[in-house]
Amino acid sequence: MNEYSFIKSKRRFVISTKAKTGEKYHRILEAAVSVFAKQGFYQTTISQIAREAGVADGTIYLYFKNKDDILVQFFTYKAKQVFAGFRKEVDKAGNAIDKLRNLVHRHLEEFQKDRNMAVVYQSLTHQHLDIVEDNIREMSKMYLDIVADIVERGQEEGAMRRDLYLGLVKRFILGSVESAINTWLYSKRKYDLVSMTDPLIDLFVRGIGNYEQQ
Amino acid sequence: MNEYSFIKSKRRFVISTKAKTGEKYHRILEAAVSVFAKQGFYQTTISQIAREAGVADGTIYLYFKNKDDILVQFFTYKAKQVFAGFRKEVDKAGNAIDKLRNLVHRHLEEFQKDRNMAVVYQSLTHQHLDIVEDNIREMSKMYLDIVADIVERGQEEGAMRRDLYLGLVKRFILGSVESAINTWLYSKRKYDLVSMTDPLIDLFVRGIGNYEQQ
Amino acid sequence: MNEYSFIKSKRRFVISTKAKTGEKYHRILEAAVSVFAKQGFYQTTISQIAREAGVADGTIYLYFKNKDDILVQFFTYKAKQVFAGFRKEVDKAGNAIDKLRNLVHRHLEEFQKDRNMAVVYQSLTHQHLDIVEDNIREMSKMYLDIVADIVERGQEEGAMRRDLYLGLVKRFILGSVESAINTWLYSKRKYDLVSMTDPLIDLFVRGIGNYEQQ
Amino acid sequence: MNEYSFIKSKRRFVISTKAKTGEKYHRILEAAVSVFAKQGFYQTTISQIAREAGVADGTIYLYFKNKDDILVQFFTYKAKQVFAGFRKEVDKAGNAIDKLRNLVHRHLEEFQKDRNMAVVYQSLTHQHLDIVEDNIREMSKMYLDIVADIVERGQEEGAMRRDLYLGLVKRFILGSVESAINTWLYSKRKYDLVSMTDPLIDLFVRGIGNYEQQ
DNA sequence: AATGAATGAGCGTTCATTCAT
DNA sequence: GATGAATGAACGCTCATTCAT
Repeated sequence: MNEYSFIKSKRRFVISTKAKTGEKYHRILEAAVSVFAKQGFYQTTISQIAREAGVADGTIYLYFKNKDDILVQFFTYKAKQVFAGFRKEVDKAGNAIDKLRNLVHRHLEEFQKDRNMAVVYQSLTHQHLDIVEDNIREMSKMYLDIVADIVERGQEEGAMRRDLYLGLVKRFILGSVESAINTWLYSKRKYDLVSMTDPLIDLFVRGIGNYEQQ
Repeated sequence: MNEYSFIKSKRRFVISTKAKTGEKYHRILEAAVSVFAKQGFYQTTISQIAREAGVADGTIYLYFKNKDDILVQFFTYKAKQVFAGFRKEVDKAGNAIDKLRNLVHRHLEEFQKDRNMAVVYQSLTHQHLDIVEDNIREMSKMYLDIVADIVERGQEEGAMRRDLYLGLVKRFILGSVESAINTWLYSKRKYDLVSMTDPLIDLFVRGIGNYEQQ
Repeated sequence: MNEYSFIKSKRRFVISTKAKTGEKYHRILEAAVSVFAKQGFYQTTISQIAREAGVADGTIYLYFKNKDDILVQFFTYKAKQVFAGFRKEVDKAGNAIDKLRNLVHRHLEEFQKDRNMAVVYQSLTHQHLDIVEDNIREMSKMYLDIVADIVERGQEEGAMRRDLYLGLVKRFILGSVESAINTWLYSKRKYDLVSMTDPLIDLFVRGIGNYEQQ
Repeated sequence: MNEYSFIKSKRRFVISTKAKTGEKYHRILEAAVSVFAKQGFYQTTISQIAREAGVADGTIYLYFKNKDDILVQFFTYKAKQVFAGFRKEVDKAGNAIDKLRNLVHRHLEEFQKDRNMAVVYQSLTHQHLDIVEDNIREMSKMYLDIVADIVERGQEEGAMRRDLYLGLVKRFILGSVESAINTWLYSKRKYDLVSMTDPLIDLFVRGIGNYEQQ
């Protein structure tokens, strides 16, 4: 359902799809993400978001049910869209290793492209707020499923070991990529995050053990 | 310095080492961590902590400067102590791979032993709160330095590849372990986290690539 | 500068001149002064002021930075304005004695007109609160300077003794007037305070000694 | 009645005369006055008084019913005793003018001798707290009665004008002396307050008018 | 008598949310 | 739709007072 309706004490609000595609809706959402990135969700006030968006406090409630809803919308309309692009990117490659490389590459690329989104996403996925738990779980599952598909295919191709605990491997890969993103987000010198793709893939595939020389 | 003193407008508090070793200090700290784990720092009220600890609201201020200080103490006295034990565990092993195994083993063991601590630690290390940023940075560095030492030693031993980007490897290992911990923390079925040690080490060392069979 | 701005942790307030001339600003200020007069500054709660003003507690913070600021505004915008009128009144008279009479007359008149202001002013000028010390010092100096000018002129006119310790005389006159005001404020029967003008001037000028009859 | 008893929830306290003459009672009272002088009654905490007195917080409640009672005791036992000495001093002089001089001299002397007492007395007599209103009224009356007696005697002696409004004259004299005291209390340079006696008497008796030269 | 840890009522202040304009 | 002044519930924190030791 692309419609979002609810009852409040006296009125019936219907925040329509049309509203969501409006210019102000996006301005407020971007403003919110920008302030959340700087200060965190709970330290951010509606007034700050309004000021950053250049609208009045009350205007925000024409586009969002409440403060929590801004976060929900962030995951529902912004982050989810980014994650939806991952599957397509993976499909472009012909073998498992390349698919994994494409996934990681796109992941790093998108997060580098929108730093505010990256900060908020990384921060909130570790806070386990009831508000957005479902959204995050869904997106996380989407990602892990992609990885699982890739690894299974890699095993069929003979490019990946068959004695892997798939549940662990999925998290291992996601955790490593997120760790690389976090390092980049909070490092002083702003290097190119996307260039981490190959070194990461190399670690995933070959590990740190020295087998070649034996 | 093992003493923690500060000025309040009208009073000079010295929350002594003695107070910190007192029964109530620990009772409040455990209660706080327990509630933080359930609700997060900002959604937790002093009253909730007091109720959980079985003391009056005001009593908390006999042991902690303010709400923020509870978090600071958590990192300064509780989490840091856990991390301090890691180095000792690493020293017990004779070679790099075993050292890495000991580190991961102890890490998983400690976090499994104290679930509340684990939740709060994992949550807060990703929130970048000014309050505890220094503490977290210090503990993180402590951990990453241990890993770096292990990897360098592993390279000298010939057990680990020499063509590794050390900065990335450190984060890669920490990120993977933390990812495994998070998975465990929020999975429905409570399996044994410590048993993840060997599979993780195996992934680190051998990677997911299928080289042996070629 | 007629603007009053300050920083709050998250917001920048500018309580503008416009806000100060607004109806609610004055309503709250009057309510506050009224409650301060009855109970004193420290025994007065924000809730009491809000109730007296017929607004919500939070509304007060739209017009005043904090509780202290209400007091500061009282001195800066209310009391100071009263004192500023004194100089004009003094200028209307042609000789020193009449100037003194005009000063005392206006003083008693203003304080009789606004009893709450009088109580708060008389009470706070003797408490030496850091918050308003500067304001009070300034107003007091304004008053004492007027008296000093009058006395010096009186000496030139030959109407006042030349062997006077000016520093003492200024305080002597101010102290006497304030004493008369206090007596009136707390006497059971409400007589006309302004009618005390001539008896006071008579005491200042002729003293209590019986020289004429000698 | 020199006994002071009351009921509290569970116990009957009797703070006896003996306790009042004890060393600790005075130490606490002096400490309290010292802190009140620096910070004012409402900004002073029991802890501060206890620390200044070198006793535990709870000890204060062995000698005083509550915080308010410290103020009551200050007026009942300390200030009143000072004022009681005034009458004796006045009696030593043979004529009205000298009696007035003795009164003012002793007043300035006592207040100069104990600056903390002076600050607290001057501050609290203008605050009209319910707690001590009766005490202050009584002391004030004692003082004003002395002045009234002196002036009446002066009129009989022919040394003072007969056309005086006695009620005003009393306040005029008290107000002037208190004004001189306040000036001294808050002036930067610490001159000799007692030396103000003769100039003050001169102002009272002869006024500021220039009659001699006419 | 003396202590000081513990209490909890009470206050100042913030800020998400509403609604008259 | 847009505004922003107004609201009041909720929170962190203080401190006078108690009471077990």
